[in-house]
Amino acid sequence: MRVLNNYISADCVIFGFDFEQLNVLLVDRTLRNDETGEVEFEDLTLTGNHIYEDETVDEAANRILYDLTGLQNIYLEQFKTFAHPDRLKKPNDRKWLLHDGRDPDKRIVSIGYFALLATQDVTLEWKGRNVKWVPVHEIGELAFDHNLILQRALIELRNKIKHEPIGFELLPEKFTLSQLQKLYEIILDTEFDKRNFRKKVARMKYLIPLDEKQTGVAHKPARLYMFSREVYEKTKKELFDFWV
Amino acid sequence: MRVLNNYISADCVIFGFDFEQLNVLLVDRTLRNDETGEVEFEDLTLTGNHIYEDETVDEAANRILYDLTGLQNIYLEQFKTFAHPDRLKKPNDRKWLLHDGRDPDKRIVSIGYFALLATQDVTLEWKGRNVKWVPVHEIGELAFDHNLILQRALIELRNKIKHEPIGFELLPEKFTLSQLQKLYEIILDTEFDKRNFRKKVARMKYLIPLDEKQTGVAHKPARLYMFSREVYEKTKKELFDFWV
DNA sequence: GCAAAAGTGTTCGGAGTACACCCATGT
DNA sequence: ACATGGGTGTACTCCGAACACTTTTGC
Repeated sequence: MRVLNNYISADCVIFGFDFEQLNVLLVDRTLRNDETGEVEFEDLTLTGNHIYEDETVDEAANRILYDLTGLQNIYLEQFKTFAHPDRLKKPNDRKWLLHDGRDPDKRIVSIGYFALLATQDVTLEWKGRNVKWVPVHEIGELAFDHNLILQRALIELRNKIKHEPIGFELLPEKFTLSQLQKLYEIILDTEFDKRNFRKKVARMKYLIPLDEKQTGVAHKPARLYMFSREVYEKTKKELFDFWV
Repeated sequence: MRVLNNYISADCVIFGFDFEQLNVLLVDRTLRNDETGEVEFEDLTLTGNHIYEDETVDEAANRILYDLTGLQNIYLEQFKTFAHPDRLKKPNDRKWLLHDGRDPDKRIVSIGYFALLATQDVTLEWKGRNVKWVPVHEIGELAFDHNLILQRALIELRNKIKHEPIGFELLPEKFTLSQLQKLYEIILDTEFDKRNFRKKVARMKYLIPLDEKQTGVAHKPARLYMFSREVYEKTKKELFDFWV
């Protein structure tokens, strides 16, 4: 029997790249007065949820992701746990917890995950609450300690993407080299020279050129590429790095 | 008022380098029968402890470290949280928890930290329980899920030490280049050419040569060096990496 | 034909790699 | 004097950085 464990939760920072910006999936949090129905406040949160008693935290994080996006086998990584005694103590957070039937004085441990996907792989639809993509640079004050969680997730993403081939998780299966370059430029907040970038990725054997081109673009269509994890695992020694 | 929070704990993988081996500080766990006093079993655990209600997890991890080593301001990093429902379910673990007055069916979230220090900076002495350094390659089966925690800590350490200047935390304040080289060789399980290694570190401005030499060694005494975090922060752009 | 992004090569300096011998100290 | 680890230089290759023009498509 599945019973909620009410002192652990998993929070997911879901990153999505749309070839223009790095976005985060945020959920609307609106507190309405029970009697009058008036909106007391409205803001945004990361996606998170409780964990069932017989469930691992990884399973819970995947469940959250699946509920929101309908996708499975998404790249998901635990990056840090948040358990500061005051993390849910802002006035609005206390109100929200009380309204939700939870004790706002009880410490809740939140295990932080980040997920990577291409925004176009997702069709947003969710029962009841609004969900939307927000570019990371346009995110204001979030509920709970979610600004802190997001900030740490970004640091982890930036560190990891320099040394491990996780950038591909933010692109569709087939992508162009310019899209790949833009992805790294946006996440690492830098610019690369196109020729040097291409010379560099040409050395990565696990980046497979396809006999296929872009269609429907008003310029010379670009060749499409795929990432081969299989080849990557075999040639790992040839290091992966995107230093700035 | 400090009250124990009985469902969160912090576990510390305390790494210590002695110029020969990478060691981990382990604590003896002996369960004695309450009536006969007979030893029911004896094994080893990582160092861990509960968290007080008004304490952050970082504070708890530092407290654990201080209790064991008497040292403060030690490098300490949260690296992963362990919360698998079955993580404390081995027969000996259940016995131990019961004997300790805890409910072995309750899930305990353990937040994993690793600490880095030079073994010679520590004098081991602890009230009641035996504590000892064990080389990582000689560690057998540990209590709870501590082999898993150790394994993950090692992976994190190996990854991080390639890109960030944390190796110095495992050495005394003043060290020789050969000691530094040996440290990286042992942790990354590789070998470096002495001349090439020295050329590489010569480029790192934050590695300060001192006008001071080793004494009491039966060979040409080596020059001592210090790591300057101040210089490092200023010259961060010049990258730090120890790829294998 | 024009706008828009794709695609391509060369030069230079600096870093990685491979490799062997003399030096300063304690015993 | 000898054992022990400290300390140094050169040649070659490969990578990173800087830099400008032609090509292919849709409209």
